[in-house]
Amino acid sequence: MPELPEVETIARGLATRVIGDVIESVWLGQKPEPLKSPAAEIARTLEGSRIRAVHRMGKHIVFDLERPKTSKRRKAETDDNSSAQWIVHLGMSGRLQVSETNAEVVKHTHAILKLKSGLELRFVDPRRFGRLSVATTGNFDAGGVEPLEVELEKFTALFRGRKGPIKSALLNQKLLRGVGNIYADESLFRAGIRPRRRVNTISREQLRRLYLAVREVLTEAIALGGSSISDYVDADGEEGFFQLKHRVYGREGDPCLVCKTPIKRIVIAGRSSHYCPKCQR
DNA sequence: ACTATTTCCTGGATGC
DNA sequence: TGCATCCAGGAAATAG
Repeated sequence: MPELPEVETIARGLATRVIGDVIESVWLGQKPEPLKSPAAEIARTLEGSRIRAVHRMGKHIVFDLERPKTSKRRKAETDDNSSAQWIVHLGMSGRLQVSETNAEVVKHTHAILKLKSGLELRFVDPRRFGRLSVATTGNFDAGGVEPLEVELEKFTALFRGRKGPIKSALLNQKLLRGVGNIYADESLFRAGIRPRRRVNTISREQLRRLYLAVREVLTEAIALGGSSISDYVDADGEEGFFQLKHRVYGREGDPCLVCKTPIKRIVIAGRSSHYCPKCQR
């Protein structure tokens, strides 16, 4: 469930702790590993690299790496070869923890990076929906556009020619990246649009409201450190507080905060979707 | 070219 | 108390 605001919070927290540090060695867990790249390639790319930056792209955490200079002679234009990226997708239950070496290695730890500072960066993921990969080219592209960067015109264009429910389109990472189930529901509530509404029946004005709602919800959620439901905590082990601001998500049967009508829950594309039948049309 | 459905996975909650 | 069943969800794969 980490979505854009939670991933942003985690990436910021990690940045303050590991930027400038050097990855000395990498341990990757046993057989069914949550890896997208081959284990050997991940280890080879990470080991010896310096962490230059940590940022978020959609729901991915991206570590920009500077690979060690080889002692061998290199061609003139090898600048590109010195950069690479480590990409972490937390899935549902993934966590990245900065730990002391002597800290207990908890169950479901799938990767441990030993850093030069003496700290360890550990990837823990009970449900194993998370994924680790490397981009040796250093130009990873998550696809889709950033909701907080895209302009209204481009946002509107994303939905052109689509017929499915607006909720499904919002969750489609190839269109908009970073919005997940919670923020899709919260955005649709603020925009006054039912999750099942077909994209091609939504007016230009309503799309503009949706655009503003998505940005508003994500911005507020980032400011509050994300939503802590189930066991989400950020890189410092701190909980977020946006769950206290949820107006529909997880509020099935509770009165709408605007009109007191009980919030409904339906299933769209296998996802529970919450909305107010009176405020949203 | 889209859209809908299924699959992966485990811990916590619920039911009998 | 104990055991079975259900549910949560992102994204990839599969099917239509």
